[in-house]
Amino acid sequence: MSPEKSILKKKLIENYATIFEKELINEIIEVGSFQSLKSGEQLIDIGDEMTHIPLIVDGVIKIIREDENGEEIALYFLEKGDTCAISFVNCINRTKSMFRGVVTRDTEGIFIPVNKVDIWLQKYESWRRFIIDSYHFRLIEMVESIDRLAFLNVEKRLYKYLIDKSKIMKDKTLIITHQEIAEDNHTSRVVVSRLLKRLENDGQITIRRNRIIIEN
DNA sequence: ACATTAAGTGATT
DNA sequence: AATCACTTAATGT
Repeated sequence: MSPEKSILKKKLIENYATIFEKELINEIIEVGSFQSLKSGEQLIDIGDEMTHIPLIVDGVIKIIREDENGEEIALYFLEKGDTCAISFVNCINRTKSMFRGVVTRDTEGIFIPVNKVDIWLQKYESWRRFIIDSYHFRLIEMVESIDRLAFLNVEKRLYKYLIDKSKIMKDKTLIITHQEIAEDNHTSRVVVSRLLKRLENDGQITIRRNRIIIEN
């Protein structure tokens, strides 16, 4: 057995022996390849063709989406024990990657050629479970990201609302309750309280009972 | 001092 | 982000 294969075997057994059956482990050793990646390296870029699926043994990979302006948003992170099931769908459809993957911390991974990924789905229960779980987990993480983004937008909206209100009232001090602000902005009092707290921590406003003071 | 209402928090979905 | 279930703080009587 080549040195590369034996390290692959070692890493695989260390990390996946409990979740994959013996035959699958053997197949992975056969077709997989072990790779170390340095922090900062780019694993895959948007538009690249996917050829392999990574099983992360150690380290962190950040999955990023980019908009027209080159603004990046982190969708989720792949860590030890993770794989990228989303990229797996890309593989089956022979489509290009929608994401960019950047190594955030030195990473070790086992790379599986995409054609096997599909075959194993039917062949191994543990593999199917692994992929489905991974998919599920990724989805949850992404929903959380969406929530976070939506949250930020509401914070901006809220600040604008306060500024506008202040202009209309010609007063830096607004006599208003969180409840009323919530109603105006179609959200809940609790959310308003939390966002206002953040604005206050940023020094943009001061909160008093029944009043909000806009700072400069 | 006590009740009422506003605001803050942590956990959950 | 919304909701729940409390807790804590401010105010009125």
